[in-house]
Order: sequence, then C-alpha cells, then structure tokens
Amino acid sequence: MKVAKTPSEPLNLAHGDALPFAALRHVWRLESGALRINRVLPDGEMELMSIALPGDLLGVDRLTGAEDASHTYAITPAQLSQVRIPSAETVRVLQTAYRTARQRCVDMVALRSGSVPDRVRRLLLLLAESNNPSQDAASSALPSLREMADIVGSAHETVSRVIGSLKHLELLSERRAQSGTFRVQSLRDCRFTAGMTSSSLPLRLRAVAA
Amino acid sequence: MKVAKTPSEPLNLAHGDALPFAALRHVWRLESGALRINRVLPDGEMELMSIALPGDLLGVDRLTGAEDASHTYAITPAQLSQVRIPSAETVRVLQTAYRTARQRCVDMVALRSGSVPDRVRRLLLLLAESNNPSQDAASSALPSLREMADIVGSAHETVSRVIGSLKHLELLSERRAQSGTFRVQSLRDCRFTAGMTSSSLPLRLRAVAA
DNA sequence: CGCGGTTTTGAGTTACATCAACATGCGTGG
DNA sequence: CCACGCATGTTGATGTAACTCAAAACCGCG
Repeated sequence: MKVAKTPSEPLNLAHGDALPFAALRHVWRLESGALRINRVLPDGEMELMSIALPGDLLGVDRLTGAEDASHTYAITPAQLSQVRIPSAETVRVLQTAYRTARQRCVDMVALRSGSVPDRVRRLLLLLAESNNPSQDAASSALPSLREMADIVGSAHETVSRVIGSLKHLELLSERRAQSGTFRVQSLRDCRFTAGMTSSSLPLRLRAVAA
Repeated sequence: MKVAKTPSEPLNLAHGDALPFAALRHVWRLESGALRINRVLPDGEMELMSIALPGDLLGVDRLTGAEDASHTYAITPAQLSQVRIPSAETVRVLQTAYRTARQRCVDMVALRSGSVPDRVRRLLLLLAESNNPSQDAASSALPSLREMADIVGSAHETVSRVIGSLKHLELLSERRAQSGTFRVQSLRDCRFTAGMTSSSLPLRLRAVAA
C-alpha cells in the first residue's frame, strides 16, 4: 500500500508563520532563513528557548521520546526540507542534533552578554553568516525590530537606535523593513564605542561618539 | 589483560576545581553540586557556555565525534560518578544528553532574562532544587558572588545587594561565604519590588521598598 | 600575624528602559 | 481610488536599575 503524499515535499514559511504542529511527526532540516523556538508555559505565554539556523534539524525531540511542548515560528522567510531517517541512522542524527543544541546554547548566552550594540551585532552576524557563508557584503532578510529586541533582551527602540548607528557607520545599507545588506567582515571586526543607545544624542554624533 | 584502575571510582571536585582533561575520555554523571562549562576561545579566554546540575552527563561530546574544546570546573563542591556505556545503550545516552542540553539552553536564557534580582532568584532555585529535591528549607552550597554575577551577567556588588535583600526578607538565612539555606517555596513564589539593587538606599528599606 | 580571596557598603555615573509622538508602508474593504 | 486600520520603524524627553570606582570588614590559612 502506497502513501499518498510524496515524503520530501519542502516546506516554506513566511515571516511570522508557525511550524505546523503536524509537521513535527517528521524530522526537517532548515535550508534557509531563521526560526525562533519557544517554550510554551502553562499559562499559554511563550518564552524564548533558542533559535534555529540553516542546517539545524527540527523535530528531533520526538526521536528522544519526549513530548514536545515547543512552538516554532519563522523570524525570517524560511525553507525546510524533510529528512528521511533510516533507523540505522538514528545515532548519527542524534549526534549532530546534540552538537548543534550545544552550539545554540553558546549562541544564546552570547546574544545576552555585553552591551546591547554588541548583542545586536552578534545577532546580525549569526543571521548573515549562516545564510550567506563566505560573502562579505551579505544582503539578508532580517527579523522585525521587536523580534530582535526580544531575542537579545532589550527594547525595540534601543535596537532601532543601534541599527541607525550601523547605517551611519556604513556597516549596513539598503535598509528596508525587515531586510538590509551589511558588510560582514567589518561588522565582525568592529568594536563599538559608547553612545549608540542614547536617545538624547543626535544620530550623527551617536555613530562617532568617543 | 586487566585494566589497573577500577572503572567506577567516583570523582570529587572542590569549589573551583577543574574537571581533569583526561576524565573526558569517559562519560560521567554529576551526582551532586554544580559545574560551570566554558568554551575556550582562541585567545585563551573562557566564556560561559552552560551549567551542569545533578543528573547531567559529562563527556558526551566525545561520543559525537567532536573534539571537545570545553573547560569545566566546579562552582560548588561536586561529586561525579563514572558511567559505563554498553554500545547498545549509546542511543539512549544521546537521547537524554540531547534533552538536558535543550533544558540547559532554556535555563541559560532564563538566567539572563528580566531584572537582576529575578535572575539571581532563578539561579538559587536551580541550585537548591536540583540538589535537594522536594525540601522546603534547603541548605545548599553556593557559588561565590563573582561566579553568580558572571553567570547571570551582572556585577558582583549587585548580587551582594540582592542577597542582602533576601536575607532581610528572611528568604535566606545562615548565610556564610559560599553557602546559605533558603526557603525554596517562598523563593519560588515571591515576586520582587523595585529598589533591591540600589546602593544609595539603606538595606533595611531595600527589602521592603514599594 | 599578615595575606589573598570573598563579601559588604557607599557615592557617583550611565546605558538603557519607558513613555509618548509621529512617520511609513500595506492590505482590506467600501 | 481613497480611507482606515494595523504593524513596523523612528525619534526625543525623562527616569532609574544597575554599573563603576573606591574602601573597608571579614574571613580561613600558611
């Protein structure tokens, strides 16, 4: 007896779309874009748990026998493809899932360490590098400011000011809502000075302030 | 030919002791205490990666084929026991390791969300609950203030003020250097008011401030 | 006893949140 | 086609949580 659906149909998520609950019966690989993985609290609130970047596996929890109480949605347009797992491969899948879980833990700590400009910088680099490996001027879809603020643990107004400073420093150009292209290498190397988050300082000074 | 060492010798670490590099050829289970897991940067600096609590497995990375660039040390006196892994059990070990990695990721985000008093509260609860499950007045070895501050991402002076407030609220008693006993249930339920971190406010007001 | 690590306390400063407008784009329906 | 919400992004004024700096008290220990 044949299964009706072709198993390897890719899955596209627009900005904000949730990963359908039914999809978690399978394992998926994120091909492009970025996801946010949330923990659902008893009172229905959703709390940040981790993010997923291209290459990450989704739906591995089921392989561990755990009931998955997570809720996942796209913070930039994302494409997933289904992964068939021969049972002989289970170990290998668990190994890589474990390793990336570890790595994402490191990332999450880094996204909440240091000044807000630094945290935003790290987030942008994560997004850019994982979607355009080895390109200097990477144009990338970006999450909304509120999303970014929530991930790095700050206020969206502050993120706006940081992004504004980056524009002035010409580390980021072609800025539109939820997209932008930035100079990856310079962004990676730069260290920020004070003043980038102050609202009482005019923007043109903010980016240069000693 | 017999191996000289008995394989199941437990391992005790005092406050500050590092998990010996050689130990990572085996898998260990943390029986009591708490560890801090660091990532070693190219320049030799150590960055917080995660923490380990009783029940967690150490040295799983080797099972995934990864070279382990982590450095682990005890933040409270800890005891580990070696875990023998029949190869048939590899999958099961990876499953639980994956799940706790996920959980620690959640914990790390929580330890860096919200006000510093809340973060300290969460850290204390993690330590107390994992070492004395289901006891209300749990006395527990604590990390140094600098350690706690580094984990929650704040200054140790601020943590000192928070702890001081907790003493005044009688959520914590018998406070000595790197130890204390606190009322787990009350600590779990309580929500803080402002003023706990202000240095210009006298302590007796801090704990009650509206 | 003096010495290094931990903890405490205070005074002064600041990075960032909060609050409050306002601008802009986009889809939907009249 | 415009009017209208509604989400996103920008900008400024103001307040404060928490940092930095400085100093002292408190250990346990060789």
